[in-house]
Amino acid sequence: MHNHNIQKKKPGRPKLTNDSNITRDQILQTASYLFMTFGYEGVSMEQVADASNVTKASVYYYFKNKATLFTIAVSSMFRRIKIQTDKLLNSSNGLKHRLYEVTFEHLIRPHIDFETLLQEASLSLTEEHIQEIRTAENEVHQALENIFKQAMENGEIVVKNPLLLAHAFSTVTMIRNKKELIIELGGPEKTAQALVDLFWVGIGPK
Amino acid sequence: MHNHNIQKKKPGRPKLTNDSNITRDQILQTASYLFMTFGYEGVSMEQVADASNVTKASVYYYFKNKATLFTIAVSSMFRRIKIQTDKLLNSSNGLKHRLYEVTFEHLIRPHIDFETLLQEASLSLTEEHIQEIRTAENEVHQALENIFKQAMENGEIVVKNPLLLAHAFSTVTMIRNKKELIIELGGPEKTAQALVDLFWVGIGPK
Amino acid sequence: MHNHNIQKKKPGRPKLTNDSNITRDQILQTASYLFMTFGYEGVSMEQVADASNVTKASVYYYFKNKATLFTIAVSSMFRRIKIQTDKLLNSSNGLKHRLYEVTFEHLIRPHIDFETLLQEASLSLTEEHIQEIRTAENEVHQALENIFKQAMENGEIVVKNPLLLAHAFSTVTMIRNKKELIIELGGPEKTAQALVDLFWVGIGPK
Amino acid sequence: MHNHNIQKKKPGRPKLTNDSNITRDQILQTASYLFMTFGYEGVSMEQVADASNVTKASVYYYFKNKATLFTIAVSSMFRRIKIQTDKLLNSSNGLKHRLYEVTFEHLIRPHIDFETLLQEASLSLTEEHIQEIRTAENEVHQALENIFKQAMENGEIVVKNPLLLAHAFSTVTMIRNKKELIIELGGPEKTAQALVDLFWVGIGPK
DNA sequence: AATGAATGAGTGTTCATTCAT
DNA sequence: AATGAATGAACACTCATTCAT
Repeated sequence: MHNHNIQKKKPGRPKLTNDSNITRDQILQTASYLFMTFGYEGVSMEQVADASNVTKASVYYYFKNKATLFTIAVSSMFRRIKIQTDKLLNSSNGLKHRLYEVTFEHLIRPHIDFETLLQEASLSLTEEHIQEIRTAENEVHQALENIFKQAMENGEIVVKNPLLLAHAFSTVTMIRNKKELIIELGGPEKTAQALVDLFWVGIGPK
Repeated sequence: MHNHNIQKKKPGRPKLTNDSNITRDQILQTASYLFMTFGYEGVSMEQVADASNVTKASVYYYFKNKATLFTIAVSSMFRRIKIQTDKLLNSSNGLKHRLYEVTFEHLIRPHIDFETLLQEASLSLTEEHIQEIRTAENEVHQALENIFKQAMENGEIVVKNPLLLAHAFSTVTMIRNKKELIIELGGPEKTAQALVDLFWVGIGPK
Repeated sequence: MHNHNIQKKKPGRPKLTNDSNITRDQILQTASYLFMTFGYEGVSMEQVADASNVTKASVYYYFKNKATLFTIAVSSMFRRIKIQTDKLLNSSNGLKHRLYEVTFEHLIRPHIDFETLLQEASLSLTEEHIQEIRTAENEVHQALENIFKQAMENGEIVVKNPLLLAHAFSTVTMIRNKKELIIELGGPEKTAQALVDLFWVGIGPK
Repeated sequence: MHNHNIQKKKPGRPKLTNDSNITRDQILQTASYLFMTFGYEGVSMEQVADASNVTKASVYYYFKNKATLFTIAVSSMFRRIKIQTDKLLNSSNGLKHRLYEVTFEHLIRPHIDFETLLQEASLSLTEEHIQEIRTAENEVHQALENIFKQAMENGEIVVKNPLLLAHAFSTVTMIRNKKELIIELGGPEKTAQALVDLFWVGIGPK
């Protein structure tokens, strides 16, 4: 630790960057939850700060502006979802059961339609912001698509267009917002079951 | 609702009041379009006024506040949709074709997820506002449910839960927001076709 | 005043535009004083509002933003100065006395170097704003130039470059800021006198 | 000022403290340039830090606050100017040529009216800060005054009030801000020439 | 019926400043 | 000596709402 040390010790307080920047992560977690719950305009920077137990100025210390915070928050959320979805791909269960699990997870987690959210936010986002989010979002869809492709190869399902299927499936799980419907159908488990069944057999006469 | 009194034409010169509904209707039409495009917080009363070619104060002359304007605008929009959907019920085409038509119409009309919109707006709405909107929305779902019930009785489709089906169906058509997907699939006609097919045969092995 | 009246009476509250919009004028007067005293960044919109006895939002009702308020305020100030300067042109006094009067007026009115002010503000102004201000400013210089030209034709003065003279003269009167110097010289009257003398005879040996 | 102790080299290894004045001097140099270019409020501590290649906190390590930084920066700038002006006093050229040189130097160096700058900053400065700056500024004026006095004694010029002359002269060189005028007059050399001429012969009839 | 004027409360953002390291 | 983290106070600007006309 003396001056003889060859590794140049950087002056000043060391950064927290690498292992864990707790405050920054806390803000991101809070922000993504709030944005997914109340929309872009529906969430103020002060709300994010309060819910993160920091001051508004601290949020700005870590994120240049609201659009940037939004972009990073939802992108990292997508990355978490992608990882979770990838795990399913390697699970040993049959596809139908795995679909049930994805559906169930979606139903119990409260958030809003992402396309709608993005459309609202896009008034304030730059083209780069949108591209960054789209990239993260696509990774999730590709993960889903992979599950479907794998199932096709296994002969588990018959499908013409796996990409459309991935989108349709992730859209349908949006039904989660309709709390009353879920209650009427007997809770999220039964609703998830019924949705997957619907997807599985279709509605046409056999 | 007020324009339906076809009978009982009042004697004498009609009041100007009737004409002025033109302004009111103009505002409503404009408002519902804007709200469905940019969300609740994304639309200001000034935008509504400007797009309606009136002043902000005029909007307040007809509607007590933003929440009320929103409630009336989306409710009357739902009523228009319900009427359109009801027409389908009486159409002589097969169900599959009628579903295609509904899907296609949704795909080309630009608007955002209604549940998401309502969730965002609900921060500013009273319980009564929400109830009024839900009532109007349910009428649309019931109209869809009726179509499915009729098809079940005709033996056209096999379905366990027509209510879930109605929701799932109206949710899936939300895919409309994903412009790029639609382009990739070859335009709205083909996308609509593929979606209905997916719904019709399901994905499970036969 | 009945509907039969051919002149279409405009609906709503009549505008105050033409004869006198008191509030707007009050804000402009206040703003130009504050800007000339404390600079662009040194004056907040709230200060302008408070000093004008209106709310901040009212200032924004009349002026789109701070840059616009600044532009209009200083431009209209220049227009007032130009009018005053033009009056001098037609005065019957000799040039030297008229210069004394201009100088004296400048010395007692407190404000800062306009070029400096503009340079500071220019970070926030658009090119159009700057052009508008320059135009108004030039009118003042031209009015001064005219005085000098007239004097040249009368043989009152000998000058090579009336434009430079106009600028130099209006710049020198900036000495007004140096309160202590003015006091040391025996007040604004004597200072004005000394300044004009300096300009008149120059410093070179005769 | 601190680098002038050429004599008395201390024995042993010199303290790092001496070297570090490089950082401090760098900040001062940067700060005075920025303040003279963008005004007091127009420059943020972060800008100063960035332009000096240090962090904001480092600026605070050397200077208690913005007002202090400003005071020291402009005072040391005045001291540099005074030294430069003193050199002129001992130059062998005639006064007219020396005035031309001063004027030319001013015209090409970009900065704003100091009185205006000080007036803007004075809202944030203590009385002591202002006094300190005034003292440094006065030294410059006295240096100019000395040049004029010397010229009077030599019979080069005829002047009633050398102090006013010093102020008037340093004020007139402010014309530098008017870039367009300078261009119109054929560049800084010709403008400087014309200005000195104007001062030299005055405008009155001979 | 319709409008110009006016405002209070809030929003995104910046900035000078402090402090532990 | 130098820095990353954090903050309170202010600022420009917006917006839903009210009111006299």
